[in-house]
Amino acid sequence: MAPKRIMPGKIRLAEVAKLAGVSPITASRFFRNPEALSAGKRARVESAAKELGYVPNLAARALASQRTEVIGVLIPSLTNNVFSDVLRGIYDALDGSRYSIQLANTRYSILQEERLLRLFLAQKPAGLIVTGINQTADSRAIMETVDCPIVQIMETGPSPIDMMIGFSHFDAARAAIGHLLAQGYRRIGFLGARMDPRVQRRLDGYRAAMSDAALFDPQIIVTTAIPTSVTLGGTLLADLLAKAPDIDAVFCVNDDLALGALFECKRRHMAVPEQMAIVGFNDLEFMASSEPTLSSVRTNRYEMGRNAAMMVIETLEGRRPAEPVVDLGFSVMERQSSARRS
Amino acid sequence: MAPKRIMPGKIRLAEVAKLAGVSPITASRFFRNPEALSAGKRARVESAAKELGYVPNLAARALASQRTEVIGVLIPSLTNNVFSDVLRGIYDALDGSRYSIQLANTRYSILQEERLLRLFLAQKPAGLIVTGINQTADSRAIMETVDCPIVQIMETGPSPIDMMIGFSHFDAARAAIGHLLAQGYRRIGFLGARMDPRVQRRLDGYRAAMSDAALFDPQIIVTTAIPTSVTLGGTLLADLLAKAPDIDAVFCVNDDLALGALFECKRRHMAVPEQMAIVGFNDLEFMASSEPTLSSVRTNRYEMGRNAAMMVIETLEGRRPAEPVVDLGFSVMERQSSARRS
DNA sequence: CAATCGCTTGGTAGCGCTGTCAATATCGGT
DNA sequence: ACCGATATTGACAGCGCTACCAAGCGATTG
Repeated sequence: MAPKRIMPGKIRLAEVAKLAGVSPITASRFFRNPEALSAGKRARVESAAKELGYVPNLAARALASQRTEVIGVLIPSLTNNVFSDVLRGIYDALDGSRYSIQLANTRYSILQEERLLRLFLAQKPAGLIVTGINQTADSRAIMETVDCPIVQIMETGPSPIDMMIGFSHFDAARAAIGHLLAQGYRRIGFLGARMDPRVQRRLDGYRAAMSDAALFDPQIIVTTAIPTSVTLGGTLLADLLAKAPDIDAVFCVNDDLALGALFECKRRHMAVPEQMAIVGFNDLEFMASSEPTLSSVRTNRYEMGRNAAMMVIETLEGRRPAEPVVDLGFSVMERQSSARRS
Repeated sequence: MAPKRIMPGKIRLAEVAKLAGVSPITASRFFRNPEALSAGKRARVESAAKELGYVPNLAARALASQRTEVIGVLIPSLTNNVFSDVLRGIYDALDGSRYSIQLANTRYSILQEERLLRLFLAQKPAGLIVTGINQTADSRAIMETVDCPIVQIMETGPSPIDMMIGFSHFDAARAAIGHLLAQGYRRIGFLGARMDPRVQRRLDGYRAAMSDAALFDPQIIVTTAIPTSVTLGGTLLADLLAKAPDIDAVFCVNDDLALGALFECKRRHMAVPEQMAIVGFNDLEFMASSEPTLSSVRTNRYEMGRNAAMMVIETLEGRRPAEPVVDLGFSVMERQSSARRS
């Protein structure tokens, strides 16, 4: 006779069911689909559960039902402010719901992303949120066969794996350059760091806008694979000025670089925007309160995260969003740092 | 006869065991305690697992073993840069280990924290990382009875629940004020936002230092419950200057406020540090590259997260850290914004 | 040579919940 | 009053893994 591992004082679904005078399976249904119960039993199970302080065992539920209530989230960076806003949106959307989040950091590597994806899928997540549209062919193939809602976030593009929410980095960058051109700037430099796929598309947008205006000059593009920082913004601007002292504006692929560029201008006693216009990207909070205030491209990061999570939940609950691809757009925030040339 | 829910093509531990020619329980041991197997069987199970691409089912494991390999992390904010550094440290430490993270946001509410704590503990986490030393009495009582490693992070204090890693916010603030006093500043204002317990302790440190120098004046303290931001730094400094135009320095409880204060000074054409010294707190990356560079108190956030996670892991693996309370200290970074008065 | 010891290994029986279907209760329509 | 349809409820087994104990086995010992 093998031993019974007794858990004394442990409240299981069976205890709740007994107190409520129903079968365990009926009690189970109360937690997953209360509408299926008659009002009387529902109330009885509810009060029994509360009286006993019952908390479902998620491991048992996952094992029995062959699925979890975990939404996997793959993002490339935990440091970047952009992603902390997205994450906040995701967490807010899931707050109070039955779902929880499993977060993993791809560190901007699609191979790492593929590895993490396999890891996640082995545990049968309820849904998946992945960053961007550049996955390995294998990653894509895996995700296409998997039976759970998947949302690609941060950008839009053709052929979504399932759902998609973001905006066009190409259009956003082109619009930012359009603004500078409209303000009369002509020698507009480009400052880029990290150069992940979305930053590349911003560079493409810059190139398109400058070419259209017959102002494109590869000499005034400065990029690096180094992760972004405010300090780097200063360094890159210094590099650019060394190569091309005649530039009258810079487009920075993010706000950290823009802030660094602003400080570099101050160190050089270059007036912003009179001698140098600056436009950033993302519109972090500080851009509106710097001196001078800094122009930027506002992106809806919190909403992106929030909507992505909501799209997953709605799909899981059978209310699949009418539109699987959502473009949240952007807006060019025109501030002092790129005001019309005197 | 009830139906068998067959999972075709599913690789379970039993399949691995069969291919390896051992019993399932032996195969199980391979994954949890390889040393307990003879070299021959170990190799056989290993190759069988690899050949079949076996991935353990964590739900089944959790159900059978009555514990999970999840470390719960409770932090008050996802937005704050401080916590993203801590999180990065935690994730880095756990990368490659068997443990994963369950993150929850208390939104600076200890009641919310208590709720989340109960939620976590119901799922029997392997360990717990909680922020700060201010928990509800109930939270504390719960954690003291729970049988898993717990690390309190962000600050040190008396009577740890289990382990603790952080530094003294009181001492750090006092040191910052000491630096300003040493540089010859006398009317040192205080700018505080959010006013969570750790910010309160910085205020206490400020008060102690100013009182010791017989310079304490409650009129030059400006605080608000509003969450911090760069914009708010400007607003608070404006408030302070309206009340006390004669201040010659400000200590800001974080770097966002300090940056906002710097911009406000620029808007008012007040020279920093000649007319107004500024010291921040945390030493975020941009502090060293602003113009002028901004003094701050460096805190070891990444290390805090990383060590906290390592302390949990080591305890779980039976190598309990010799010292359960770790003070990571701080250092006052003296930069241009608080250089000696002319 | 028998008794003992430590190391490996295996058998058995759940862990707590839910999928599947069958059984029963309820109800409107003719 | 009868029939089929719909709403509730329950019985049973099993999801994949591991805790617990016992058994096998060679080595050691007096």
